[in-house]
Formats: sequence, C-alpha cells, structure tokens
Amino acid sequence: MRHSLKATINDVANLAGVSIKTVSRVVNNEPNVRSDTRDRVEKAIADLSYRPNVSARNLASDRARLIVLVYDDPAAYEAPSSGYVTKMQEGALLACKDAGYELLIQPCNYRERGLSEQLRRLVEYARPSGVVIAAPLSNMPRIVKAIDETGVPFVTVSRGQKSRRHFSVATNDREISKEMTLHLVSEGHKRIAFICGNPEHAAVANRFDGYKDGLEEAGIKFTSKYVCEGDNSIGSGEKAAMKLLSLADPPTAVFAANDDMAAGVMRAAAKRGLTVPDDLSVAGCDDISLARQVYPALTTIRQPFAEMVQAATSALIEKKLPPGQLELVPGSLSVRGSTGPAPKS
Amino acid sequence: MRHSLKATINDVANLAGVSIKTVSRVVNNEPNVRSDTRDRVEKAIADLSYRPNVSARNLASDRARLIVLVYDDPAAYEAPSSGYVTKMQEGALLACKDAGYELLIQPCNYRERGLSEQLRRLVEYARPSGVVIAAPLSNMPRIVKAIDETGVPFVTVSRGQKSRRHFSVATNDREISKEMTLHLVSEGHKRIAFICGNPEHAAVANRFDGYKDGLEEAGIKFTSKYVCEGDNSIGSGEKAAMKLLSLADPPTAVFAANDDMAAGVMRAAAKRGLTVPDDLSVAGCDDISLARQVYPALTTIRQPFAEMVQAATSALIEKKLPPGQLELVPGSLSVRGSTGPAPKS
DNA sequence: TTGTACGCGTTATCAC
DNA sequence: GTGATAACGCGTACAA
Repeated sequence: MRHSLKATINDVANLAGVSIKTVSRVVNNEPNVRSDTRDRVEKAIADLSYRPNVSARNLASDRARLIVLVYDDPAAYEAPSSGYVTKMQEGALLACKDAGYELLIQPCNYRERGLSEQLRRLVEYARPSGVVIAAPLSNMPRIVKAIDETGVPFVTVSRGQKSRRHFSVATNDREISKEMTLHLVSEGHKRIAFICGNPEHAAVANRFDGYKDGLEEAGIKFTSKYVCEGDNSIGSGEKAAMKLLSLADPPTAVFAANDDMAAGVMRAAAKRGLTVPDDLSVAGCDDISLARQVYPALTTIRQPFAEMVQAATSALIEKKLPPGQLELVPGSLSVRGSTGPAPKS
Repeated sequence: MRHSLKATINDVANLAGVSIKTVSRVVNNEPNVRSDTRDRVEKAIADLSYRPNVSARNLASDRARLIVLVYDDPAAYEAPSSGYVTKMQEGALLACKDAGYELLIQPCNYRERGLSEQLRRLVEYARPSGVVIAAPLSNMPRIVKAIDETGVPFVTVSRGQKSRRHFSVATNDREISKEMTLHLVSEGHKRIAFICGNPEHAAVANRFDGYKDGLEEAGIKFTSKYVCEGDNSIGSGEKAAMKLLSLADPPTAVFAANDDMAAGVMRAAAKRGLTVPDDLSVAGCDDISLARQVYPALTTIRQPFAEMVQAATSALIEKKLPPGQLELVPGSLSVRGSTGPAPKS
C-alpha cells in the first residue's frame, strides 16, 4: 500500500487520536507519555511511514541537525587524494547517521586566498550544529579563528596539537610508537634505531618519545648513536640508514618517523646487499600508499583518520566539548613484510 | 562591527523601509523592483550581513535545495578508493555551489543487503530536489528502481548505458577512442592494433567502434588481424600482445581497451626486448593509478568523472531532464611517455 | 511597483 | 500525562 509521500505530524496525531505535541514527544523520545499512548502513536507513524520534516524541525528548533566537515583536499588542486579524505568522510558519516544528523562536506585548497572568509560564510549560511576542522587546516590559525568567530561549536582534528581554547581530537602518536617499538622487541630485536623527521611537526617529538618509552619498558638502554635525524624525505632516510649500517654494532631494526624515510632505509639496505626483513627489519609511520607499493610491503602505523573524525563529530553532536581538552585516538600497527625476527647472529 | 548572528528578512525590511516581500524579491532576483529600491534593500542586506535561513526557505517552498550523490565507495569495504570518489564530489559540489544548493553524499557498499531500502529511506527523509546515481550503482536495476519509486527526480551516471525511462549522463567513449586512434596516426603509426576488453560491458563495443572510426577517418584500412580479445586483465593483455608481436607485420602501436591490459602489453614488449615507446607505442583507457606507476607512464583516456557528475547535478537543479535522453561528456587524452613517433623502419 | 496575510511542519510554552 | 496555541523565517496568492 502506497501512502501520500508527505505524512505530517498532524496526520499521525489524527490517526492516533492524540495531539501533535504527543506525537512530537514520541518522536523525540521525551518522557511523560503513557506507554500505551506511545504504542498507538508509533503504530500510526509506521502505518503512515511518517518522517519528520527536517526543514521544519530545524526552523522550529533553530539548530540545523547538520555537521560540516572541513578539510584540505589535494584532489582539488593536485594529485589524487591518498584515501584519507574518504576515510574521514566515513567516520563523520557514521557518527552523523547514528544521531540522525546530516553531513555537509567542504573540501578546500589551503593555499587559496580568501578561504577563511569563504568558510565563515559557509558556516553562517548553513548554521550547522558543529564544524569539524581536519588537519592541516586545523593547524592554521586564520582558519580556526574564522570559524571560531561564527560562534558555532567546532573541533579540530590533527596530530598531537593541543589548544587551550577549544576541544580537539588527535592521534596518540606516542603511545602507538611505543607499541611499534615493543613489537620489534618482541621479534627479538635489541639494537633498534630511530630516524627522526622534520622537527617542525609536533608529532615528531611524540614519536621519538614513544620510541624511548618502548625501549625503557623493554629494559633496553637508549643510545643516541642509534638515533638519526632526517627531513621526512626518502633521501634523508637513505642517508641516515647508511650511517647507521656503518656502525660497529649496526641495528637489526630501523624505525623511521614516516614512511618515506622508511622507504629510504630499504633502499639503503638493498645497496648494502642486506635482505629485508631477514637481515634488517624496517618500520615506518603513516601508512601512505607507498607503504604497500614497496617490496616487501612496509610495516607501519596506520593513522586513525576515520576514528578521529568520528570522535570529533560525536563530540559535537553530544555537545561534549570541554575547552582545552584533547581526546586521543590510538592508531594501530599494520604489520607487513618489512619486519620479522631479528637475525640469529 | 558585529551584528546579531541572526538578521531575518524582517530586520532587512525594516532597515530598508520596505516590506518583506520586496526583500524576498531582491534576494531571489525577481523582477518588478525599482532599481533604487533594490539598491536600498541590498545595502540593508549587506549592513546586516543577512543570509536567508535555509530551513525556512525549504519549508516554505517545499523543495529542499539539496542534491543527494549516491555512489559505491570501495574505501568503505576494501582498498583505498582510486580518487574517483573525490572527483565526483568535486563535480557535484561545483554545480551545487553555483546554484546555492547543498550536497548530501551517500557512499554505499553495492554488496550490502538492504541497500535499496536504505537508499529509499534516505531519499524520503531528506526530500532532496534530486538524486545523482553514479556507476556501478546506476547499472543495478534494484537500486534505480528504489529511487525511482520515491518520485524524486534522478539522473544516472555511467558509461555509455542508455535508458528509455530516465535522463542519464555518460562519457563519450566512442568519440574519444577515435581521438586516441587519430593521435597515434598523427605520430606516424599506420599499423595500429586494438585489444578488446570484456564484452559484457557496453563501453567495450563503443571503444572498438571508436577505434574503427579513427582508422577510417585516417584512411587506414581496418584489418581484423590487428584485433585481439582480452578479458580486462593484465595477463590477457600480455597474451594478446605476444600474439600481435609475432605477426609478420607487427603493429607499431597497440591501443588497449583498458589500462590493465595496456600494462600487459608493456610487459610483453619488455619480454620481447622492445623499448616503449621507441619500438612500440602503447595506449590504455581509464587512467587508473597504475597508469602513472608503470614506466614509461601510460598514455591513456581520462574518464571525466567530475564533469559527468557536474552535468548530472546541474541537470537536476535546472530541471532539464528529458526522459530517455543521454548526455555525453567527452573524456580527454592523457598523453604520457608510452606513446611516441612510429619507428622509422 | 509594492504590501498584507496566511501557510509550510515542527518545537516549545504554558495551561489543563 | 496531555493538548491548544504561539512562534520559527520565508514564499506566495492576492490586494492595493
């Protein structure tokens, strides 16, 4: 049986023999409704396939059940996006769907002039109940400021950055780097090297700390000779690895602060005639597509984009946004072919 | 100067000394407003930073200025999506922004049970002014039927499929395949082979036709000995190429109906000791990421995802949806290293 | 050319 | 527990 496509709250009220207010109560799970009344209303809702009109709802309650997700999208101005965009969308959509919210996506080009103003207008126009600002936009003061000035609640998602002024979500870089180190230890490695990345990023320090945490927990003494500095590039990883492999006691495992440098380490190993992972284990960080393309595939740390954005979105919907608080979402280890048991030697 | 965040149409009317109807006319670019009145109203709008309330608008006009984009998203259940998802979003957003519409994205897993019902509910709930159904969902009758039954206007986006019942957008496979053939001819090739793909796809026939069109226009006689059949896999491309290269008059260029098979051709060339493109030019179709990863990078046909979805979205917004009509959006050649001048021999 | 008055489908404030 | 009724901000016949 087909019904008119637009049953309204009035139709439901009539059919159930109650007032619209009661229907509203049932729909919104409010208290103060006798259970038999509730049943009657629910039956009427089902019979009429009633769905509340979103616009009317938003208008009356002055809060659009809507979350805006703002992110930088390389696809808009460059190479294909590496998949993190869809991951973030996935997380946001999941949180929205659970709560009956809609999601408005806003891909941006962080280099575009007037972006702040554009975002401000979008937010004032859409009047969402919240805005999720993803990295790297979340690290740009002018962007955050523009959205802050609209008065709409927002959450930033980034890597280990902490703000005193607003609630933010980040990944637990330190924690998971420690886990990676412990994973290498569990494979029998004792001489584990670490290659730092560009020190401008806060995440770098976190990862280095995690590495040290892991060593400590495993009872392995930290030695600075097993630490090199890179600049996040493949070349710098290769250079660092060459140095490490020239040591009298070369490491049996190298943990690099990002995947590019880890790829560089593998290149260095090949030049030295070392087999990965038999002679040398290599671990990276970020799980970029390169990690699957090298051979053997790189053991690395997966960034929890979907989970972070989901957490941010849920926080907005549930209005749990303690200013200055940082919610940490743990990443996870992606153990692939580039790591294995330490050589017997 | 900060204003109350919610100037309404009444505030504007008061400030400008006119009625709300006049403001409405100005906002919606309707005629019958004296230009000085219009100026006064526009100044008031600017002064108050007035933005029409979307919800009120939708409610009053009973049309949500909203487009739903429905697509299959491999990222939701598998490997990272190949970038076509963000391309489609880009196209849809562009069309929406121009018209002041919002976009609701709906990634799906085409294998999920109850997907049709889920989509039906979404559409009935959101009441958008239109739905864009992207391939491969657009080729699934149960999906299209579910959306059709909601009564909401929709457009399917796919490859060369034509429906008699609704408006659809597709890429002009035949046309662009002809162009690719002509491009090879312009490089001096006269013996150009073609490898067909899986004949189940309509696009395959279109591409083959385009190949023949190109030969004809160039005045080259079509010979079936230069045509092989593959199954879209790398292996089948390799096998076909081996056969072609064994001919007495082997082709100097091979055009494969997809990138995977083209990659297979390159593999065959390598086995034969042939250099690409010096000894053999290779062209593919689809511009998947593999096309950039092989060496030399593959000359191929870029699918106009963004443009197709943009066209579909615009059609919905402008309500230009002649049933049974097919709008063809041309792809474009991506000429890279795998093709070059024909060998002198 | 401009304005009045009502309706869109909810939520929310009170009474009952 | 329940129900009239007034907002919410805008579009739009219909008047003027």
